[in-house]
Amino acid sequence: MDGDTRTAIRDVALELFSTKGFEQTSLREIAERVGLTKASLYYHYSSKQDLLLSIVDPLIAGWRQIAEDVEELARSRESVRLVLGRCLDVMLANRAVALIFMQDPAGLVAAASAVWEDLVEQGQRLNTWLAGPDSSTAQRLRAMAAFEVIRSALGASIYLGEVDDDEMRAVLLDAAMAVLDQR
Amino acid sequence: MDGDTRTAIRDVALELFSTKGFEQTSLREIAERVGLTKASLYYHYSSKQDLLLSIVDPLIAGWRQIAEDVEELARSRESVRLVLGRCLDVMLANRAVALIFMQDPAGLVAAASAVWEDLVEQGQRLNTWLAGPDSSTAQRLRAMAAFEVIRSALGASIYLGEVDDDEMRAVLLDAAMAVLDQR
DNA sequence: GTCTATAGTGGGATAGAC
DNA sequence: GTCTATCCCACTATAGAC
Repeated sequence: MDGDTRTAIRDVALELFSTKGFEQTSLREIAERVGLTKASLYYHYSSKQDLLLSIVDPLIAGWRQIAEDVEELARSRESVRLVLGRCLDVMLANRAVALIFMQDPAGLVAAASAVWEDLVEQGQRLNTWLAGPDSSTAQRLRAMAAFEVIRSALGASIYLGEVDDDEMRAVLLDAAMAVLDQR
Repeated sequence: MDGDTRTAIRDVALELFSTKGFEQTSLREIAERVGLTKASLYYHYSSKQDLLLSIVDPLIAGWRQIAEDVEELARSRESVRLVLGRCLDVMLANRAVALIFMQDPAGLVAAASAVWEDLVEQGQRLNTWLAGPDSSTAQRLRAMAAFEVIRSALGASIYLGEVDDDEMRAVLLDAAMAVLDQR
């Protein structure tokens, strides 16, 4: 009955991965904080990569869901706003996990290239949809920029201190839409 | 008369750091590509960190210059656009270097925390100026988002393939201004 | 489930010959 | 300036006792 230890490990790892980066966090340090030895971790997770994947999974899932739903969604100004809002929500709901990807992309590619490539692919599907039928370079640039605006929610807590999520949501969504509206 | 070897090392290191990440690049690999042994690198650079700093220097300098100039610049719509344009130019002129910071922030913090903290500080000075006298949370969020729009220029070459720099400059500047104009 | 002990690898860095 | 040889260390991961 020790799903407890397993989640304790997961929680500590999440915190360290998201603050120090994946490569910069050693299993020794994780074990120490949980109050175990390094070896014991391997009873619960078969490798460092396994631990990473189990942490990263919910974000990937939410992400893929959006990318899939979007394909059968008529593109209108409102639906675009809705989709961007969902992106924001998924990111905020998995804030710490998302931070891992920002802290050490290179480390993630090295440790789990499949996950990374998956993420990139979903991102491109979304970008294509966001850009819309007018797939000029300019419009694809705007779609990318709009998405960066959404993604900046992750940096806010770091660079701006405590920010109310609802206010941030409103401001960033408006900003992203303003970017896409430029034609 | 071997400033040549020194720059050859620098060039190879820059390419590897910016594509694979700083931590993921070993001195062995750099040496191999240059056609030297690991030990020989140490004749030219006293450490891996030394090598990194010499590579990263021009970007930091350009950056700091902007942050300094800005402080004695009256804030108007035109001057804001000018400053954002300079930010974009510095980033494009040091594209590969800037990519290092995106590939592996955590690794950079670990290897050269002083540089990173410096960068963050300059960024905050700039953000404050960009946000302007109305320093509401919303306006600071917009300043951050606008800056992310500019920064997205770095991802463009990766995710969108070849993009004309002039067009990108125009599109992203307009987009960033649109974000700041939201009130 | 957790431990001690250790294998095995690869990294940054140094010594000293040439 | 470049080499060979080596040191030292930290890490992931495994073996096997309890």
